[in-house]
Amino acid sequence: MTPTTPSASPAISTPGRAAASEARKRRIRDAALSLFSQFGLRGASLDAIADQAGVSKTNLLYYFPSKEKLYISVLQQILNTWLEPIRAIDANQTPEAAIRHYIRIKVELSRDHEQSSRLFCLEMIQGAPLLKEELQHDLRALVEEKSKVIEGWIAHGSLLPVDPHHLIYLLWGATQHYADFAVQIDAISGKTLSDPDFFEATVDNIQRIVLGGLLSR
Amino acid sequence: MTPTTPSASPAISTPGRAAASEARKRRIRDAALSLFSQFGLRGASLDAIADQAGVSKTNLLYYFPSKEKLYISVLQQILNTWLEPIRAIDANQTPEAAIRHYIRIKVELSRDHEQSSRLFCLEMIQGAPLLKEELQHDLRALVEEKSKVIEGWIAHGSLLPVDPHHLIYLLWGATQHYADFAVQIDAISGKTLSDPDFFEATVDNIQRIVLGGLLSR
DNA sequence: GTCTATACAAAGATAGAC
DNA sequence: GTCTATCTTTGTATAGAC
Repeated sequence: MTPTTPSASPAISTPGRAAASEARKRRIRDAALSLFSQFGLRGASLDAIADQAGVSKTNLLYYFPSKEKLYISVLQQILNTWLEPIRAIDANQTPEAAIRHYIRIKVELSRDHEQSSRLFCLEMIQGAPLLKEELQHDLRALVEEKSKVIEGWIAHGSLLPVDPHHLIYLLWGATQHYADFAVQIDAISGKTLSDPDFFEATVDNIQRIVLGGLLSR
Repeated sequence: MTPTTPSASPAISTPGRAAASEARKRRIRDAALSLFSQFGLRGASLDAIADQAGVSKTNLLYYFPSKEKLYISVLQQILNTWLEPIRAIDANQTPEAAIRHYIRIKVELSRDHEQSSRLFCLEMIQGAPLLKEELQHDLRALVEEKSKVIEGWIAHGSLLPVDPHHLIYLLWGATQHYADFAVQIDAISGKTLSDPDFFEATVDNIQRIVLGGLLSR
């Protein structure tokens, strides 16, 4: 069995090695995400991570020189995924379309990346020792930029007056709650986002409350 | 120095002892809440808890026979505080007054019991191994009861149609976010709920969005 | 009730053979 | 690159003196 594509040249620096190495790293990172998101940095053991990844602990430490390096590597990957939806907000959209779309995307994230959401939440709860810097620069600038867009909509009269920061926090809180508190929601409603009907009902209700409110006028 | 109230009878089973014992237990529980809420059950060490409580580790283990017993003791205390606000929802209120009040109380909880909120969140993220039972019985029944109240308001026409469960989840998510993600909010807005103006702005904006929505009709 | 000493296990990390 | 063996630290918990 040759794990790589057959090549004519005999030996110019090991063909599929790098790929295999990357694959193994990915397996380790996946296992790490799974356990860190459940038990946190301190609570998850390298033993358990190595075990779940199907490698030996020593081998894990060959690819990631320390537990903290591995943790940071996992966190970095998450942050990018996390900032994408808010980047998509654009002044040329109508506020209704933009917010409607944003809510759907975020609930999709809660459904498809539950573990990432939880690890991010864990890191925040601990005071974000490893992310604070990036929050204060990148994320802050991003939120500031999108707040301007929201204020534009308000000035134009297409959105009722609201503090853009608090609107963003409400959207974050409401949507991420379905990932981080999935157990509680399951205990009460008997449903999770993996149920298509429940997913649609979630999106629809958040959209309706945020956009239309609860009181008839 | 007599630490207890002077008593005529000389020695009927040590007067202020029980109180002193309770006080020490409370100090330990407080320290435990502080550290468990930061690092979780596994991540917090008895060394650190004892240190913060100002007692020796051996002494801590005299009052709480094991780490897990201590953890459970802390969690139990939280759950009661947590269910109170939703109990107050009452069919005789107008929906506007009830929801307005509920939002304020919950944001107050996020401000005054940040650590409890975080420990609760941690427990949920981990799958609530120690709380699942209670969620499925007590909390579920409570939410069901209050959902009926909300449905009554909708049938009466004083509230626009919404799924009561999703409304409750949105309120939980939006309000607790200010406790659990306080670091992130501070990084972006430069404010926390301990700032009275920011607190009021938070309450006001959530109330406005949830009750009135964002679109003019 | 509180302390010192200690047993005992888990966990992160390294050395060195293959 | 991967493994076995091992070092070292940390952490939970108990024994027994005072």
